[in-house]
Amino acid sequence: MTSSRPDTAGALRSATAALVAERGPTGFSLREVARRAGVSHAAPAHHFGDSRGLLTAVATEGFQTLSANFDTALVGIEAPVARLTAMGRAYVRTAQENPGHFGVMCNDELVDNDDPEFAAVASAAYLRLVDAIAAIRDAHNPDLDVDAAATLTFSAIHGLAILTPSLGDLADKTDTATAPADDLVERFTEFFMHGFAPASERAVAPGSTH
Amino acid sequence: MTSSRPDTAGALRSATAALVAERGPTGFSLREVARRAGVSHAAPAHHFGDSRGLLTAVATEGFQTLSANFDTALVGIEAPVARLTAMGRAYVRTAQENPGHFGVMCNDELVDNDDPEFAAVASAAYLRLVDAIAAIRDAHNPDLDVDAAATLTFSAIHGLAILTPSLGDLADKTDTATAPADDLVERFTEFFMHGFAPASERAVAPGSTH
DNA sequence: GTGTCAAGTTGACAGTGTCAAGCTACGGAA
DNA sequence: TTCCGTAGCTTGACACTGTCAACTTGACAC
Repeated sequence: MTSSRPDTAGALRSATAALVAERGPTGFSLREVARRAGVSHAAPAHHFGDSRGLLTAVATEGFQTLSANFDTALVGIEAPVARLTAMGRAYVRTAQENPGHFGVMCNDELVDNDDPEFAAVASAAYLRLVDAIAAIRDAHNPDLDVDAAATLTFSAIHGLAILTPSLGDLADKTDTATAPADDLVERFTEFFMHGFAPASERAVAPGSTH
Repeated sequence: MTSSRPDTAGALRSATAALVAERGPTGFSLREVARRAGVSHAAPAHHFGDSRGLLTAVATEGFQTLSANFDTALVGIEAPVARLTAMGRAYVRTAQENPGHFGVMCNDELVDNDDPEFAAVASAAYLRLVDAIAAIRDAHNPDLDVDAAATLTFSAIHGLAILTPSLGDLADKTDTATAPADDLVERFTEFFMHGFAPASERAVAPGSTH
């Protein structure tokens, strides 16, 4: 009988994701979300406290699907470098497929970073990146500074996910080229690996990443 | 007598930067800006059309100071790698010193990317990055894909500038370490260079970046 | 029955962006 | 001088927003 129950909270979450995907975080409005979910304008506040609470719930959902996509992307892949590449691809793919969630997920303005459930899933996702890089350290370069490398990869991949629309514009206006985000992930990991691996192993990277 | 003229537009721009620095882009409000500038609530619209127009003007100002900071950071520095590092440092320093401008500059939501003046200064700033990387190609690795490398460095440095607050939180919650943004710029360029340089020249990087 | 509690509604409030209209001062043109 | 236009800004209105307090409704426990 769970399907006959209205699940207002869930309806509000998905209406929010749809609205953010459609109009961006700026175009989001509690009342419009309530309208789309077919409830009164104060219903969201009842479930989520305030608008930040609702957006935090959506961001939490986004990190959960990101982690799930990491899982499926990594099955059967053993080589540490290949695993990092797979995670990068999963990240940009998730961003592309869930624009409503991603528009909110890494936005300090909109989300309550201290919400315990949100903090848990966000940390979990970040730790998987750290683990992937620790594996690269173990396999290729014992001197690798894992924390700094994780910061770099996260900054780069998230910057890429965020800037993708702007980069197209910028490339047009400056007569430079830009590849699809998916290809860029490959390029990024290649660049990363030439740097992450010690001199003796650097010849490994180019072929083994695919 | 230009100093006796009120310069309402300028007052509105700096009130906007101050307000965004204080409350973030979300806390920004046209009427509050007007209040702080001591003009009526509709004055901003008269000068900038709508709220997006005002934010675009502030973003334009931000890119101008960024370019100016690139200029001063690069005087007397010749080595291509050192120049890239200097630009990275100038970028994060500008972001830290002008939070109000940076909160708006790379935000598609808030800014009109088609505004000609904005497009010009944003493209100019990006082209300087591309030039810096082209110089690295010329000096170290003729096969370097300049466009992809520029995308990577821009994504990483901008991601870093954006994520800096979140990264601190994340590091605390996951028991990982995070260095100050300034130090991370150094780390980033070291990582970059190990990758950017061809195998025969890779020994060059570590010492020559400082 | 009575009580309690979650879920949701209704109505109000101050605050918001934007638009149309008006006001004021000033710089030519007649 | 008078007239006209225009830049710069104000005033007032409109629909919309987030949030709060008060209310209703229904289900379950005792």
